[in-house]
Amino acid sequence: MKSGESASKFALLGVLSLKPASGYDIKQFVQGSIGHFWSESYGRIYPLLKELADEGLIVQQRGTKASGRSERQVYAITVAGEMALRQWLEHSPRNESPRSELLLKLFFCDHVAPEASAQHVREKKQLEEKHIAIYEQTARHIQQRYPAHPGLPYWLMTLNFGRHRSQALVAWCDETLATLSQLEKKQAKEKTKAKTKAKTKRGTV
Amino acid sequence: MKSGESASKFALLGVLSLKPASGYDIKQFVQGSIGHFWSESYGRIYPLLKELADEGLIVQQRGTKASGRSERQVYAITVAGEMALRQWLEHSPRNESPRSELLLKLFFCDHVAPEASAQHVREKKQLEEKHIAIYEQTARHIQQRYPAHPGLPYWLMTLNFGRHRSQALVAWCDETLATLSQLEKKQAKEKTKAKTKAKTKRGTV
DNA sequence: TTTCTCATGTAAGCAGTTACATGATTTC
DNA sequence: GAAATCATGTAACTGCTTACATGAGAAA
Repeated sequence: MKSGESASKFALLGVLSLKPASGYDIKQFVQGSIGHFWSESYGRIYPLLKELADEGLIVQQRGTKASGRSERQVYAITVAGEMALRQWLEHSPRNESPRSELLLKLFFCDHVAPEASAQHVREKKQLEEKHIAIYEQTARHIQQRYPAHPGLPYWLMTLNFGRHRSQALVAWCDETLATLSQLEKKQAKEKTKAKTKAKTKRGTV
Repeated sequence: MKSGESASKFALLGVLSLKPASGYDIKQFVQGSIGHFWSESYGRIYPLLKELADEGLIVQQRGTKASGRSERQVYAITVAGEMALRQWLEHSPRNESPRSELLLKLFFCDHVAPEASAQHVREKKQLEEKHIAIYEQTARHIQQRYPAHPGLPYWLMTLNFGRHRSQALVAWCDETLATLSQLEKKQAKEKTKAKTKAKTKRGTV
């Protein structure tokens, strides 16, 4: 598998490198453990699992009807799969294309009242504060549950990334809200002035 | 136009709300002015311009052969377009799906030497530092060039967003690099220990 | 004269989400 | 018996990038 290929494949490979899992399990894991910086949908997971199996990077385990429910298709990583994963891990990550709808709206927002933008920023702040709480909670949780796991320091790094980022964004939100309310005041004043002027004019005519 | 539609359309509309432009101009503007949080490709721009024109949100200006080069198709926003833009601006922005290849690699990196990950983090740090320099430079530049433009405060907000974010990420990089080098030392020690043990064993046999 | 920038567009294809179809088992 | 959860998969669609085709004028 070429390292230029979609990161999704390697994400699945990474999850399977921890322990064998089904498509369903993978989805759960991604949502629960790396959900703050990654996502996968069933629509991709199941086809990709087949491709990975065709390439010999994972194998389907047999006899895994598990809890007696509908057939669970459990996959495990192969030695070839581990090699491919390691190779990919060593390559420099592609830089993500930056697309923020919030900033786009903010950039063009002199077409609307500052209050509308302020609302967006307040929502953003709330969201980031919620994220911070989740990061801290998760960090505490995994430190308790996996105190000796070799992966723990790396998991904490990703959480710390989120914490730093969210804290910075909260600070930005505060600054931005202050600026926006100043702008609003200024605009209100100008409006009043304009009205007064108009009145005076009418009065004198 | 429904507000649920792709933000790309509104991005074009936003650019055209500043002044009439061709597809080529739009691309230049996006790269130069909002490139730190948005991107558009020709492959989207030209078809979208046609769609916007069909919807009556923009109109093609005639007689714009401009510099005598090949035909420039210059578009201008209509009143309907301005209304659609305003409506979109007031809607809460959709939250972006978080996908960071760097964090994905970091999360699974106990499969490789810490040095490989450290390299990724160092590159990230360099990139963010470069961004900070660009943000500051751009901020100074537009304050000088457009001191009275009504959009200026908002443009500065988006730059400030980038600054906060990048600074936080640089701080995270430093912390992470420190942790990684500690991990490396620890691993090296364990290796040495294992080797000494092996030697002793061999010596005694 | 060759190369660079300006300029517009199309086609192919990948990546990814969402909706849908199906059905079993568990829980209320 | 209804609803929630477990579980796998497909199809359609959207969004977006990349590569390609074309051609003019400017600069080297």
